[in-house]
Amino acid sequence: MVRQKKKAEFLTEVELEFMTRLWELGEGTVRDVLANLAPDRDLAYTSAATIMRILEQKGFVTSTKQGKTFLYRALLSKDAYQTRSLKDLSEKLFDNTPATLVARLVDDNDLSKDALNEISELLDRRMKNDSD
Amino acid sequence: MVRQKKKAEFLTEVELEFMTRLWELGEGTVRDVLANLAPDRDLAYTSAATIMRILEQKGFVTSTKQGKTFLYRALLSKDAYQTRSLKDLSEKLFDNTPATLVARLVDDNDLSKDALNEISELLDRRMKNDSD
DNA sequence: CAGTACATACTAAAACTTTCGTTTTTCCAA
DNA sequence: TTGGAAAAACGAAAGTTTTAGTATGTACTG
Repeated sequence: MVRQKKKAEFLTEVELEFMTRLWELGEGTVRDVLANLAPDRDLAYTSAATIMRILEQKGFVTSTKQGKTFLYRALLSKDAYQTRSLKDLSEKLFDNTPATLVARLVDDNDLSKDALNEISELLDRRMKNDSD
Repeated sequence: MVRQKKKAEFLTEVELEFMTRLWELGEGTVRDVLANLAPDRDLAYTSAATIMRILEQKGFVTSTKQGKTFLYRALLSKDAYQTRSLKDLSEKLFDNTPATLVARLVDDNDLSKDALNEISELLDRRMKNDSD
């Protein structure tokens, strides 16, 4: 029986870095993921392998043996993790009021007009669907 | 000369918990902050004092001696930290596309119609101002 | 003036994160 | 079949976070 180390909810900094690559790749070996890190990211192979092992222990990814190497696949989707992270941020820092969150996003971040339009249209679509 | 321990960008879990209380209070002593934590949060006074000291070392708060105790005040505003956190999340998890972030927020989180309206109106106002 | 109550300073320990070296396993080719 | 290369497993080391105990200082009270 493989022991699940913890019930970690969130990815650490480095774990997110690795998961991001895996989400891009769909699936990949340690070497695949390592190769797709930022060019100036100089990490030993064993370090990368350790991170992947931890990700698996924590239940974020799964692996299947492919010849002599393991092929990793994300168990947690990027969408789901985005949702989870947003919910957490909203709770912890925005008193659970998403409007404030959007306000802060729109106010400060020098968003392009296009981005604003995109968001606006998205909201319109959503509100229309809700009333169906 | 007070040594600034690091240039920490972000608050740890516990630090955020404490900063949230301080933002609510405006200012307060260690005991004030401790008293305003969640009721089931049973933390020793010395632990709370340590957290406050660390927050000051990291430059998130400042203190002034008030009689025999220190009165703490936030140096980093909640608004500013909200902005900072959102920008970070947007970069790290949403490929710097805020529209995706809002989409995820609106899609999953079972937002009330009121919340959606509020966000929508906020956007309209913002877009109108931008074109002035 | 001594003692108590409360505040801060110092220290440390346990848990977790990040990195990587060493050892063990595995597969393929000569 | 066996030797070597590549991968996985193990775990150590260094740094951070979280928690709290102990030591020390200080002001008020009797």
